[in-house]
Amino acid sequence: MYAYQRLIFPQWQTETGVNEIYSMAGHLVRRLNQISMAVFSERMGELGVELTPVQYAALSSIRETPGIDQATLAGAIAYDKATIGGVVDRLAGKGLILRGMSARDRRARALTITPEGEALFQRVTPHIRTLQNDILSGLDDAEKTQLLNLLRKTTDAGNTRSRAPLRRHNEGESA
Amino acid sequence: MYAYQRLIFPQWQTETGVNEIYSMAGHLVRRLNQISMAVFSERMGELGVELTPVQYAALSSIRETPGIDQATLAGAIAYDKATIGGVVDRLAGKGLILRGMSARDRRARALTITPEGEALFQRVTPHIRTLQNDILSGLDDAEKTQLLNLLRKTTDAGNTRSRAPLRRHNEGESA
DNA sequence: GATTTTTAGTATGCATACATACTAAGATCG
DNA sequence: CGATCTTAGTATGTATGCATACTAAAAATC
Repeated sequence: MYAYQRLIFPQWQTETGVNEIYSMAGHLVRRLNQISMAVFSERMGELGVELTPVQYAALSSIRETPGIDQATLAGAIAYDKATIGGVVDRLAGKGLILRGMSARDRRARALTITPEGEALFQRVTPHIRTLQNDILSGLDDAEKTQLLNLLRKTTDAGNTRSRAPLRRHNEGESA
Repeated sequence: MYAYQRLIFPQWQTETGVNEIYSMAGHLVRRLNQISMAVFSERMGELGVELTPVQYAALSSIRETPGIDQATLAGAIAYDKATIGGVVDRLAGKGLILRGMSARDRRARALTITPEGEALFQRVTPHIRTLQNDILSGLDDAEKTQLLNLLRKTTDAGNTRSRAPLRRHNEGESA
């Protein structure tokens, strides 16, 4: 049945489906991201926590670098600064972070984590860690490692291609 | 300072950065999806075409299955039906598809591609194909194949975990 | 065949995600 | 030091992406 189609339109037949898009990198990456978001959201729901992936990433970065400004934060977790504005808004609205004023730059906001934010971070982080494994279901440990290595390699190489490249500001700064 | 952290929390130090999130599956997948979207958008921009990844996927699916309804379309490309409503709106607004009435079901819309849609599809498809390769930069051909196989395997396994699972309705239907 | 359940599509609301444009302020340069 | 350039943050607009709720119609059940 598929063999017949393969004779006529080879591009329509892949291992995973009929339409060519099913075998495209873009489609597969989007699907895995979709699964990743669903697993994250589901696990947070089970914990009774309202926290999105970006919000966790931002919280983690603010916690790591107290007083960080929004632009640096955006670069640190590879998001658009316009997007980060809203994320920071919601984190502050939940009382997880504070938006202070920067001493050096009157334009900039100095972000710090609150005790509530720290407590939530401590509480959810173990679950975030174990959840990473569930994202890559159907693979054995060796395959997971392999996939993670390939993802790291290609995201590193393609970093500047994205509209919001990752900027590791503290690289080489600290002693 | 970070060297000190490395001694205590080795998981904080990865090849790509200091923060633990940089090595997490969720983060890496999101980054690659971000790169994928940027490459797609940039290529379409060069062609002077206003078309998003979802819109292309929908167009491709409607073209493949003329008369498809929105719910089946949503399942066929793994999107939420609410999202697809808007996507179909915009495709129809651009004159790329038609939203007819279903003969069998008065609730359902029968979607068909227009000559303009077909022409656009024919024009962009070769570029969409070559663009897939650019998404996975920094990898050699063997690594790209390996990554695609792992992505296929894990998205297959995790399919039902996502909120909008892929449903291949025409599996076994065609001759 | 009437009731119940499911389903197709839409509406609404929230949260990314990013382009563009704008203001205010810091940085640079002549 | 004044003009220019750049940058931090915000505002606005578009497009996902999905939850929830709703209407209308089809399907299933009794």
